[in-house]
Amino acid sequence: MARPQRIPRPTVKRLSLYLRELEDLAEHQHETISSKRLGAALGLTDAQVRKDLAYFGQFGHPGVGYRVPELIGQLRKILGTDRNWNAAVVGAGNVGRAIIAYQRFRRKGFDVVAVFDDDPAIIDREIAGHRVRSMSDLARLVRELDIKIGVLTVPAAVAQEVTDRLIAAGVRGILNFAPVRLDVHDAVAVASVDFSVALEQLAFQISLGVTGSLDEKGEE
Amino acid sequence: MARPQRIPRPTVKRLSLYLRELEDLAEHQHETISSKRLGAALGLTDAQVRKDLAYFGQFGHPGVGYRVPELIGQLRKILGTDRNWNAAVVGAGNVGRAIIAYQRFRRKGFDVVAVFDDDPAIIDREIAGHRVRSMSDLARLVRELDIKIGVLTVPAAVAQEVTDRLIAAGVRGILNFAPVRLDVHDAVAVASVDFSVALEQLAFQISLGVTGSLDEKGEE
DNA sequence: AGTTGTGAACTGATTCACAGCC
DNA sequence: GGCTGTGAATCAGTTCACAACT
Repeated sequence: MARPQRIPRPTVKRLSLYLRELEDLAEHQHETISSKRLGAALGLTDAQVRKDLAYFGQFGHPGVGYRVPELIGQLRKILGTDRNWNAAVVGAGNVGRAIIAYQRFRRKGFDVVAVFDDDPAIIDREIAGHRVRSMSDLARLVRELDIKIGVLTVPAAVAQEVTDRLIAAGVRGILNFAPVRLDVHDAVAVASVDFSVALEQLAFQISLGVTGSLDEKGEE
Repeated sequence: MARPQRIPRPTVKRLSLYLRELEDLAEHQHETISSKRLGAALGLTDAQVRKDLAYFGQFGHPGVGYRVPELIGQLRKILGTDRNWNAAVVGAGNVGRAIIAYQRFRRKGFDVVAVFDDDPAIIDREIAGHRVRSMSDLARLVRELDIKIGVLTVPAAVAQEVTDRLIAAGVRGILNFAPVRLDVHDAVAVASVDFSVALEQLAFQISLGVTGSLDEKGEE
């Protein structure tokens, strides 16, 4: 089970895109797919696809391509979405509500099991089937409910403070929607989504005259 | 005003992060900042910061650093957020509502001037001060209201079709929240935000044992 | 002293091209 | 015929290191 090699960061991002495309193919009963066609669907070369996948093992079948259901299984295992994670949403504003209602999260194995906010006006109210909890219950509930992921949908000004509390309570990863860089010690993982950054990328491309899209080829 | 050089894609992403940090510094009345301190705040080297900025001109002052308000102005100009863009939100579901209410968009110069949906149950209803319009009015309103940006918050299955309609109506850029790759001819810019991809990046880091964050150093 | 801007060196990522397999 | 996996070659991005400036 040794995996001695360093994985390029852009590769990890593309794995998600491969999986998304493969799940689509599976729905349309495609049994196999070649690196060439998979790459074309995502704007990548065939060599790129093969190299990315080869970091993790030999999943392909010469002369045939990759078997879709098999590769889906492998990618889920690699990405860690073959198991379930309990998650807490902190911040029941507009973005928080959207996340709670986002069906795709559950399908990826993320179960929102608690929602927190510090606004007395909404504590104990129900949002999309979840009773909003007080921040003072955070540490206790993270432990009791075995919450491993914190989804941060709070204002930027309090994001770091809430992060520290989540980590102290035992969370292993933070999905950050606040427009700030979070300082965490490196036993905790962070992934950030910043709408404004995306918007500025778009504005830049448009102002530029637009030649290629900065879309999801390496980024998103 | 010639700008002959090719800009690395990671550089453009970092410009947004510089701007975010600088706006924060400006609020705390910092007059100047060195590449070293700016880099440290974002987990980057000083050389990286200087090289990124130097692609666009000579904004620094040897012995002093960068003057914060001056650099903010330059970055806004470079990113194209020094002017205003009219935007339409297509899809008035949870994500669409969150976007409509997101104050930061307006501050970046993006004005949501129309909201569209195809659900008769919500057409003509008000959402956060916007009357929801029928999809059949899309082409006409894009022209009449001079809408340049389409924000796609529709289900994946119809994302490409809606994109085609937006482009046909004259939109110059698409901010895509649907988990699909959009095919567009290259006079139109696309930037994508995919929550599931972010979630999978997080899961991967956690499963890995976690050594460094894949955060926003080059990724977001 | 402190700091920028930039060519040169280096590191990392992508593409090429082909042996080996179906 | 088609296709994968992978070393070698190329391309892109980052860091180094230092002259020039305040």
